[in-house]
Amino acid sequence: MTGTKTRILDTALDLFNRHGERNVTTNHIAEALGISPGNLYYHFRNKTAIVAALFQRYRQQIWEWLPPPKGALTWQDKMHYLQGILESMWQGRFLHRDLPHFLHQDPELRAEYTQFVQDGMERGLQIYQGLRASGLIEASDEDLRALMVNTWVLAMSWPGLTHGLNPAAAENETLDRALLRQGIYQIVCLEAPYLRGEALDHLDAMKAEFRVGDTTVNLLFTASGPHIGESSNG
Amino acid sequence: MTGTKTRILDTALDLFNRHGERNVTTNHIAEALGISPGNLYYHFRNKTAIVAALFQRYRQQIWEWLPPPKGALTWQDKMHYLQGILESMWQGRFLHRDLPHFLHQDPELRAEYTQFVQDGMERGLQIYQGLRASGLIEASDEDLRALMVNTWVLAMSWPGLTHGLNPAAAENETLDRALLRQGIYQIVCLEAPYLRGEALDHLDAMKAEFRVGDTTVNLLFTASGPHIGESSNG
DNA sequence: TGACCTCTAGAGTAATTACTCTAAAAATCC
DNA sequence: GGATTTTTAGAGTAATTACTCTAGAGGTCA
Repeated sequence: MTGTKTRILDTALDLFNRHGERNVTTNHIAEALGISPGNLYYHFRNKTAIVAALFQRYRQQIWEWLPPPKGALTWQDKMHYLQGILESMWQGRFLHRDLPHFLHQDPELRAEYTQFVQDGMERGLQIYQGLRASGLIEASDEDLRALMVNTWVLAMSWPGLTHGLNPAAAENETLDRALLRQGIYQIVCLEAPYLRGEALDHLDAMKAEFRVGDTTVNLLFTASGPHIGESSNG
Repeated sequence: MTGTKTRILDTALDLFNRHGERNVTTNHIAEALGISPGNLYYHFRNKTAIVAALFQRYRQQIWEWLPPPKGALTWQDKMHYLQGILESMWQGRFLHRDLPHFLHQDPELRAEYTQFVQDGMERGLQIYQGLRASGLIEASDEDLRALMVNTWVLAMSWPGLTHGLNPAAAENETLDRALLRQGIYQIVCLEAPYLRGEALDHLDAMKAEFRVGDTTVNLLFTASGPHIGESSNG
């Protein structure tokens, strides 16, 4: 039996991701766990502490997916990175939507978050540079930096955006995964112009793997194909 | 003297952008205006109605910046579009951060927002296609579509993200404008690989115009320059 | 058994906040 | 100028919600 503290974080993360942190009260979390509010507050001083703990967890998870590159990087390494990071960002998707509110009020947390963003982007840049050294990418330093920023922003924003438009995804595992897949696809497209050599050879396959053609899924665009959404009442 | 309804929206927008919708109560808005809460609720049924009205306003503003392309498009047209849209998105920056919460609760508003995103992206795609027809851009249909999605996501997310990391921007006009400028820069870099002809000739100038070199500004990266952060453990 | 510590229950509270209600002022109309 | 409608004030309320407090259960070690 895992510790109560861990279980609180687990269910809090789940509820936050599904309904948004703002709609989830500490009493909800306790109730979902079958524990008392008092017990919850025994483990966490306040709601912010829960969010902060979830952020720490999230950061560590991302960090494990961004080891400093050692030796020559392959295209497979890159895809490995990409999937791992997106997966982690997906799991912590509520954070990028609701964390700003806490950053606003908690300078310490904000400092940590800023550091996290800077470190992550620095580490990501190293990976891109490694790929360039391996001849898989061709870009100037400035272009690489801009690419890194765009990749980061896209990766961070994608989950929150798509879930805002598609709340049904919270209850629909298939839709949820489709959204994640399209996020990866978008990042692949972002990098595409800079790819060279072996990476370029794999590009079409990568696109095909992550392209979402499912017309039942209404993502950002109206479903591809001739049918543009009929009226759909909610 | 402008109507009370309009003034409510104006100050609400200002306060929302500065402090985040969540931290701004209806009483705050009334107080900032020097009117009574009762008066505010005479004009707007509830807080959601205010947000919804701000969204309508925002949508119209964006829409005015995205006229359907007629005839051949020039690179100047494109930059005109870009600046106008980013400016509008900047003015409604709180929306992209706080709207999801209301979308979650108000299916009608969500339908409108979804429609807005789809229409906007469709219209944007037409513009890109116009640029392609003018020989300023070279890309496949699929690439163009992916580019459009990435542009949209970036444009929508940029204000919220950078303000989350840099809350000081709310009180600092200079910093605020610098963040907006860098947002435009990032989008220019996003499009850069697809540019051709005259657009390509202007690329360097565009980058130079919007590049933010101010080292006093701490945006996403650590300040540009040779000093890259030492090792920092998490 | 008893002392001690960790963990839990659950009723309760203080503060916030979106929103209401009544009455009166201001504008408009005839 | 009186009647009617629109707009405003401002005190007040109901509901939410983060968080507290006390008491006690359960485990461990002597």
